[in-house]
Amino acid sequence: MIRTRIAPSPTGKDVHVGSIATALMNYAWAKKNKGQFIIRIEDTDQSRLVPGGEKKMLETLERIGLKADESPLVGGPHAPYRQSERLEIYKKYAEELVAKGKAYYCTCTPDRLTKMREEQQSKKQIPKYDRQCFKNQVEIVKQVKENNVRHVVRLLIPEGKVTFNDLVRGEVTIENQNLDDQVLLKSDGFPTYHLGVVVDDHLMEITHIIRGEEWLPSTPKHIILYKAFGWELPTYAHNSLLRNPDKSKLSKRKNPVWTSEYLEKGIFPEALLNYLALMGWSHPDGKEIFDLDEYVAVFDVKNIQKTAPVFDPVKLDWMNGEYIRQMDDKKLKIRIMDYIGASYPEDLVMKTVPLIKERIKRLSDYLPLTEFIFKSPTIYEVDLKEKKELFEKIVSKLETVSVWTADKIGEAMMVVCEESKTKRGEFFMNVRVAITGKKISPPLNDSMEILGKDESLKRLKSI
RNA sequence: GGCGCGUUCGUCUAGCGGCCUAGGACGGCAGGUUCUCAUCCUGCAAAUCGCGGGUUCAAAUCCCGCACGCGUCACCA
Repeated sequence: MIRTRIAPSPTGKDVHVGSIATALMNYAWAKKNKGQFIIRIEDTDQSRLVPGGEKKMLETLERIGLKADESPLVGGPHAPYRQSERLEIYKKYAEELVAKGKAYYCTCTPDRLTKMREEQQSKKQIPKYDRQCFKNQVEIVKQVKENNVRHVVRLLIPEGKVTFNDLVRGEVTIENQNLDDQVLLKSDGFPTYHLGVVVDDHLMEITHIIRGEEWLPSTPKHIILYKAFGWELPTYAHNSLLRNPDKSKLSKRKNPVWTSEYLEKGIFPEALLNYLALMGWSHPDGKEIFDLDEYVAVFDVKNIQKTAPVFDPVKLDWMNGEYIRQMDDKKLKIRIMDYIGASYPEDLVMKTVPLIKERIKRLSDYLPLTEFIFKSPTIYEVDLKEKKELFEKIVSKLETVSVWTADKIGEAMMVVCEESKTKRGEFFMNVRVAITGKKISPPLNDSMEILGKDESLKRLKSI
């Protein structure tokens, strides 16, 4: 049975798009193998907790369509799925390691650690815990047991090296001497990431850990932990991080990074997923547009790219446009209504759909293009004052149009156009601006049909 | 700085020793369709496959070195 997971930390206000990309792979790998996909909240850093962050993250994951089989929301056989609610578990396992001699108590103060590292740095040495407490362990244990001295639990890194086979990177080897005696249990009783992740992944029977490459250097610590406990190792796959155009790690300075920012701009969840799927992976048939089910069917961890991709919002927009054009008009109307809100008349919105479908890339493009449908223009991009005479002719001709449809309107206007000996482009541009206020608009005749005869004539007369 | 990972058109990528005069997509440019914009269609430009050595009859593909980029070295994840 394949089980995968994502383990977001509520230290940001929402899910990072990079996390969605990783979540997508985890989801696909689990589903492809008829396994389970789990969401676990790693809220062990009390100082960096963002209020409301967890709730928002879970909501976004829900909106984006990556449904978890087990999570803090839906529960599951390994509940709780929130690390802050599993504190006794970590404590128990940390104590187990101490008892086994695989970890030790440390009572060093932050001050001493800082000083120690500064000295090491100045001597051009690798900053690493000097094991002072390990050397005095008998005394330290006594202090801890008898006087309940504030302490942490540190992992005792053994000598040797760790080699593991990463599904994306291949064989990776790291010498243990490059590893620090990592703190496992903090003095506030919370576990660090390293302890929490290993204990929970084991307890929750996670088989495949697909995560960002920033974790690659600490994977040996995790493997050492698994071995210290005597647990079976999971399979690792480290995917590359999304980048800014300058190749630095995708950051909010240079790009929107919160997933909901894209959704709020009117990017469809399925388009975002589709785009993200193409970051570091490609469809075996070279297809660009495909849905989640198809992705799940053809995805394979082994085909994940090692190279870090640059996130390109322009291509995302293009892709979203493709989704809009492929969508059924009724469904698109519902999406638009959800986006712009119920204050707009639904039937009117429905009429505009065929007109704007090929013209918008995101839902946020909708209103700027169609607002003239809902209210008269107040600003005109072209000065029409000199054209009063022309408009009078147009109005009197249009008044004779009894069946107010786009083609009849077009025919009538064409007659006036030819009579007035105005160039077509110029003629229609004048009308366009009079009706919509803008030089760029949806098809004119259809727009006038939607507006209705009275409203259209009113606008032409007002020039 | 130590350790680790990476390097094919501007960007996402295909490529797994001969099928590569390196293919596709986005973007760009030019043209067609059109009352605007967009859609759609046609075409063009765009990578000495990071650099330098090897191995081989043959290398983007294998090996070695270098450069550059990124990640990581916390009682943060």
